[in-house]
Amino acid sequence: MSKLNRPFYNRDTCTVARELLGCYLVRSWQSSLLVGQITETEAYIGRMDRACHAYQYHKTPRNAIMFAPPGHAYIYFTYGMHHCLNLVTEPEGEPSAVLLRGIRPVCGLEEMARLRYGRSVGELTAYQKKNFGNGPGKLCRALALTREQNGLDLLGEELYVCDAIPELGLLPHGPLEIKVGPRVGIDNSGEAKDYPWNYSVE
DNA sequence: TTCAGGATGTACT
DNA sequence: GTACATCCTGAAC
Repeated sequence: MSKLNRPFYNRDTCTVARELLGCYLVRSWQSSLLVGQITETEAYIGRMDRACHAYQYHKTPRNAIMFAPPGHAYIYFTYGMHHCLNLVTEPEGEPSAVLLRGIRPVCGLEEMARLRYGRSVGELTAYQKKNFGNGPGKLCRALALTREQNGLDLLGEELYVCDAIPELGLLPHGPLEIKVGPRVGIDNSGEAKDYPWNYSVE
């Protein structure tokens, strides 16, 4: 398998956000492998982005991990019940990250259905299957990600991203038709709400 | 198929 | 005390 390496993350955040689309997010959980294909991402860049938790290099205990070297996981808790997963990008000291907003489940379906709804795949309604991983909170739930996993190194074994996993029959994706748009859910951030830093594929 | 409203904890002012 | 990078349910269309 070809795990994405440190130099991949050590680049412009928007570039990383685009290139993550179609890649495979892998979570090692209780001796199972949970895999989802990334379908939607957003870029957050601290030095210039009011919507970013680390706007203008503002550092707090919560967002400290965004200042770490690229290739780490920034997971935070929001709205009283949900977690969001970000991948830290750009050189150490530049607080920026890519928010993962959507995945398509690929492996470990049964485990993910349990984590998400407490049911087996066969018991899910069509509506539940359709909305399995199309949101940042949902994807964290399906992959059993909480603040406990905040700060994980994406070059480790517990959580990482691959562009292909031949062992599982997952090949590199071909050219993608990438849709670009404004980011979701950040209406109170002045001009930053209009930045077209949301990327998605079908 | 879309929509409004409620649930809920943490970080930060 | 307030704001928040959200999700689910149930009711109406």
